[in-house]
Amino acid sequence: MSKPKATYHHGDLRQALIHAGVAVLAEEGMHALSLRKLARQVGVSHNAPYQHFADKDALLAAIATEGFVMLTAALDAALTAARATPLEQLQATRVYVQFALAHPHHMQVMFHHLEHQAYPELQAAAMQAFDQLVTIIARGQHQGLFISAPPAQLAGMVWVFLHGLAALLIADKVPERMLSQATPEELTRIYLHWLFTGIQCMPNHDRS
Amino acid sequence: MSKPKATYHHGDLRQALIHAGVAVLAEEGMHALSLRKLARQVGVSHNAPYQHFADKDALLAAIATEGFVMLTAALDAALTAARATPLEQLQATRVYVQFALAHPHHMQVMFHHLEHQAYPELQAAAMQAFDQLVTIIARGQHQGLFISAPPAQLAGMVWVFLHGLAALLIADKVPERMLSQATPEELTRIYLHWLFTGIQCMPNHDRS
DNA sequence: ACCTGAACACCGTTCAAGT
DNA sequence: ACCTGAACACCGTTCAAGT
Repeated sequence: MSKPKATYHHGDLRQALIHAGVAVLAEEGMHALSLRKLARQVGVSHNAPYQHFADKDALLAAIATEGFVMLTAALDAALTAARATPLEQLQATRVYVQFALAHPHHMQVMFHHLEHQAYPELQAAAMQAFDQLVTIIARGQHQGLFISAPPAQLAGMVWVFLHGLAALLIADKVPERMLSQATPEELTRIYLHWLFTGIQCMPNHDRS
Repeated sequence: MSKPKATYHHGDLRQALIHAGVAVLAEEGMHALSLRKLARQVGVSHNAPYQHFADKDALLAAIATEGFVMLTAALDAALTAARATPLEQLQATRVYVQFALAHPHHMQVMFHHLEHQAYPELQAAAMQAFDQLVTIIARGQHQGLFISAPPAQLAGMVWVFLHGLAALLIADKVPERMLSQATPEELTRIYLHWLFTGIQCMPNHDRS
């Protein structure tokens, strides 16, 4: 709260700015993120940040990277905590949605950059999160649980679903009747089940 | 290109600003959208816009609303053009992804507002797009094609999937191996099929 | 009712210095 | 190498006027 000066001269101004950025993001949202404000909070002049970031976009990319690291950690924790069966792990991927609801503005920054991947570290961090999905899908395939297809393509389907649900929830676009009495948590479970079984009408296969 | 003055004094400054905004968005992206620039382009003073919009956010909401109207029209066209069977219409919903790829920055604005629905018109326009999905799902259910569940909940699953794929493609987050040699178009078709049949391994049901 | 001009506080970014 | 101060062009927003 009131530790104005710290170790910024020791070479970690970069980390301090990222950290301050994450805090501002959580408290006030993306619109409140400015280089000058972060510099002020951290106690340096308004253009000291340029020593560590080419421009504002580079700082946003660093914050986004940090977000993917956090997401990867959350996924990792949930997947190792889940019982070992791939089906339970598939259900455990709902931490993705939980993470998004817990850090909506961070998610906004993480997926803000459109059609230019000028930040290899960001791309790499995102891929590390994706890798977790690929791993559990591949394991499930070996056990004959999932259909035969490129594991990354199959994992992509799961990611697409998780991200879509997270994005719509965050953007406040999920109407009452779509929830149909369910909580977002419950809806996530239902949808993950449908993702597994499909939405077509079948004779009846009802062991989860 | 060079028609500086027009009919803005006839009471359509509001529409002129929205129109200019859509154009700027398509050409330069969301970061380039400013009230002052639009006012300049349209030939009025920099605070004339405040006569029609409470603030910049209100303009963004209006532009987002316009986006949902466009999306609804695209969905409507594709769904009526598709053969009449619900399954073909389900496949036709891939215009959602096509729309997103054609108007990435507009999509960004449409889903930019987090956790506050202070714009009823925007909400309504978004719901009109969603209604189209609910309709085709409900029809499919009547024909015994889809599983039994609240239609809006089932349609939500489709929306979640379409939006997730669109968002990841737009954000340049879909890696090569996720595509697995497929084009985004092909991937959309494959995923829509999986959405229908599920990703679990089954004895074999292979009529599309 | 609708628009304008001046003004304020805030940005991102650059440049010439400082140590 | 790392930081500062002055400067520039741009914002969103408000207020007092103008017609």
